[in-house]
Amino acid sequence: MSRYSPADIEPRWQAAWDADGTFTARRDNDRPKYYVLEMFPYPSGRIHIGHVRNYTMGDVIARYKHATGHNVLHPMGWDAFGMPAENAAMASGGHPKDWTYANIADMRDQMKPLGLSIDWSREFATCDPEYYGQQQALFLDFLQEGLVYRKNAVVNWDPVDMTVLANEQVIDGCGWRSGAPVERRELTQWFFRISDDAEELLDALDGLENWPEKVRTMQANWIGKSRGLQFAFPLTEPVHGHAGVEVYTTRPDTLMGASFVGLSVDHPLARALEADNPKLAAFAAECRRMGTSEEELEKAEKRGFDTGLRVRHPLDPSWELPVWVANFILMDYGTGAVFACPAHDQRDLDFARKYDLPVRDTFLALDDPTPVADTAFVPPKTEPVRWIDHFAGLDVATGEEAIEATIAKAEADGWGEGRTQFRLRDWGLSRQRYWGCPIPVVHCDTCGVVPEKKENLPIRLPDDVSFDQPGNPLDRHPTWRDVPCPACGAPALRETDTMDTFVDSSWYFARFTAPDAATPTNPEDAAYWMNVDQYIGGIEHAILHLLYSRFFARAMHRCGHLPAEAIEPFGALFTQGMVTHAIYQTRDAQGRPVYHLPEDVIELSANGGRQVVLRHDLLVKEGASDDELYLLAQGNDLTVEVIPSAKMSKSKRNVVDPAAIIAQFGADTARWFVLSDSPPERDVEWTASGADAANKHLARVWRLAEACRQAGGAAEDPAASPGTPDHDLARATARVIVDVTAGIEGFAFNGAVAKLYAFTNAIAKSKASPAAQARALRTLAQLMAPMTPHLAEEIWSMLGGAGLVATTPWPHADPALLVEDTVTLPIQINGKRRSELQVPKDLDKAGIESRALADPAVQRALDGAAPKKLIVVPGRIVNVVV
RNA sequence: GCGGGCGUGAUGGAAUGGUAGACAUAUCAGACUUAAAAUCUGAAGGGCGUAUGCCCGUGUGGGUUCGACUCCCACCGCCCGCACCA
Repeated sequence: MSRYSPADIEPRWQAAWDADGTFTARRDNDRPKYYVLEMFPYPSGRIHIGHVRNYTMGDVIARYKHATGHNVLHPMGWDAFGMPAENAAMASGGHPKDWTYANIADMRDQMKPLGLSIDWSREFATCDPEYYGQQQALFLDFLQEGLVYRKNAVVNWDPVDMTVLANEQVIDGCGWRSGAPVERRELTQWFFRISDDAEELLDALDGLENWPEKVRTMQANWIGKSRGLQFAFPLTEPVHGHAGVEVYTTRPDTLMGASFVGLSVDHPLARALEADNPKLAAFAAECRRMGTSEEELEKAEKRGFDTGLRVRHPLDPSWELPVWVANFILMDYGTGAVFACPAHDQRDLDFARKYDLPVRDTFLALDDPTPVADTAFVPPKTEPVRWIDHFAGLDVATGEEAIEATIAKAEADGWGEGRTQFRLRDWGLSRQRYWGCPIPVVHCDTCGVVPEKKENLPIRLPDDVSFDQPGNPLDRHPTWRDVPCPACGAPALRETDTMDTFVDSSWYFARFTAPDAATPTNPEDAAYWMNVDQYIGGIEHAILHLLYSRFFARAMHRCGHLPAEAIEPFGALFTQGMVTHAIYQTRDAQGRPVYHLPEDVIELSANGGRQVVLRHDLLVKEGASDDELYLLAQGNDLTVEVIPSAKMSKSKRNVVDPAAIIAQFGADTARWFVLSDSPPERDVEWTASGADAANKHLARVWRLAEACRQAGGAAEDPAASPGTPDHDLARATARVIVDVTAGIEGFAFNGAVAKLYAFTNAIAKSKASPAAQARALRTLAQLMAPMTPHLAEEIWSMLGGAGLVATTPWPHADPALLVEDTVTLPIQINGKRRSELQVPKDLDKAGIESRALADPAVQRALDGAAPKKLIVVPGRIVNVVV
């Protein structure tokens, strides 16, 4: 073999790891355990270059931890339930099960050539009955613990397809297939009591020190703890049994600015009024035509309806306020009713201006007593403001102080009560769909809702279902529903709702610790392997998946399925960015964009830069220069517009297929590329030239190793004396060990890659002996092994390394080789760098000062005068102010 | 709309409040070659200058500091999430 040949190298080393069982995880109390997990994929059928990046990052950590003496668990599975499988079945007639398992097989085949250090013996899919049966057991335990209950909730209802729609299936208020306007409909649904844990889930965020701050902030905001006042506005006349309207507000201090009382469309009073007010009923019906998503509600035009009812202000019985029904008030939050203070809430102000309702200031800025006009005055609650006619006697005070004073006064006077409120709602898990985990309960006419017996689990999905009509096939199945009641044995009906797929992904990490256990977890395995030491996934999961998993871990602990230490299941979290790619676009005769696949375009070096043109027979010309080809392309309308850095999407045709990359360059190139350039938390742009360059570099490393081997580099090398090329190379080696180790530990893989480039350049330029070079190259192999494991094994074995790099301990830097005795200090004059100074590392401040002042550039700037100020930061910088 | 994040050469990016642009891509020049590819060597933020050097420069506008890509305020643009997409 005379050149770098990944097609030969990669399968060979993968076979060697398999034969050695290198990545099979077993409990071992002699080594510290390390559990690294990447968020498992949905089996869409093709792996995506984004998956490659995600799993490569996890693999770097897993292999590095392996080398540092840890007993590593690095499993893989499939988040296999969900809508796309049903959509595929509806579109092309197959079965969700066949579609899903075929996709899993395809994706596994695409993933294995990446050479990931995964323990494939633990693999499972959430649609395996062995997995979802254990999930049903968990559900029954949660039910017994009172962690699950039923209540009514609204869903998007497609009146034509007679089916429930997901939010993403509602487009501009209409069903995606039928196009019919969506209605809101109430159904009895199952809920997890996650809101009972709101306080705990919030407080425990403080302990998650190795989570990104932004994720903790997002979760805290999502849980949304607030302190406020609950009180009633008495109705001037009782109506439909309501004597008043209970409201909850976080700004009771602005009560004197109240303009009107607003009710949610779904508020009991609003509903009661609807019955004998056709206009209100029409308004409500219109509001209910919107989808259920909060985003849609918030973006919609704020609209209201005056009910004609009046309430009395609690502080002034002679002051009457109108009661409106408004489309922006959520029934799920607080009491479903609010009072509006337009002066200090922009949404209320817009509403008040629209419907000509009063606007009353309750406080003004200290430095600007202008009353509110078209912009609400909403200062931070910590900023002091001047109060107008405050009922608790405040003059200048902050919002916080005023809120507490108001709550205290309301409680003392007995018309209101301070209350802590959370935005977090209970987690609705019912889905009216087939391809999900069946909820294991039975509905009996005499016994009511009865849990299934555990010995009947798993409750399997029936295979004989059809998708030729919309709706839930479980509902339509001729026999599946019919079961005897587990309590009384009488004929009863099985629940046909299945579980939200978030349930599947809320405990898979625990199942990986004992994937074959006959109970959801095995206590010894869970105690040994949990928690996940490093979890890696996309920022898009910052809130829901991670919050639900945190809740599940607590719930599983309560039912005895996880140890107390595992209630925070993810010790460290890293959120990686996407892989993006340029979009290649031309325009058709009508000027509409036409997109082209990366393989259908050619890059030319023409016009002094990089030009992209369509691949075309006209451009196949022997011996033509790029400039000539580009002119030809311009003449034939073959030039392509390049839109840089867009999220990969099928419709824009900018998807890069990892299989093609591996076939062309090998897995190590793909891995090296996705780790280089961009910091892992940021998006990375996939470019053909970047992939090519990564491949060139790996080929160069291979050639260096081959040249070294031929020069007899595997020989023993004696210790080098200072000043020799051998010693310089040894120092560079020590330095790069420290830098790459820090890069991996700190998730700065791009930085580690840059240091490895520089180290490779240093070896290439070094005049060191073959034996010394071989030593440096073996260290290079060790440092590259987490990233490009196949090439690393190859070099290691070429240059006399013993055994597998994958099982060789991580290199240590010799501290003696890291010592620097001089340091270069930049000299700034008035904050701008003007010169520099070489000084002994341990020179004191005074010594540095005198040398800095003697510097010619400083002398010139001072021009005989004394410096105004002299700042010396030893080891860092000198700044002379003149 | 609300919550969170990001913004640095032609490009991806580097930089504990301390030399802005490491490392790489693209580009240009040179070596090798009959030629090309590959490989190797070198140049390179923009402007002025033969040059020592000087001015400008991290989305925009302000501020704090001896010193700001970094901290604070406002704005602009893009990305993620918004509870039934996964």
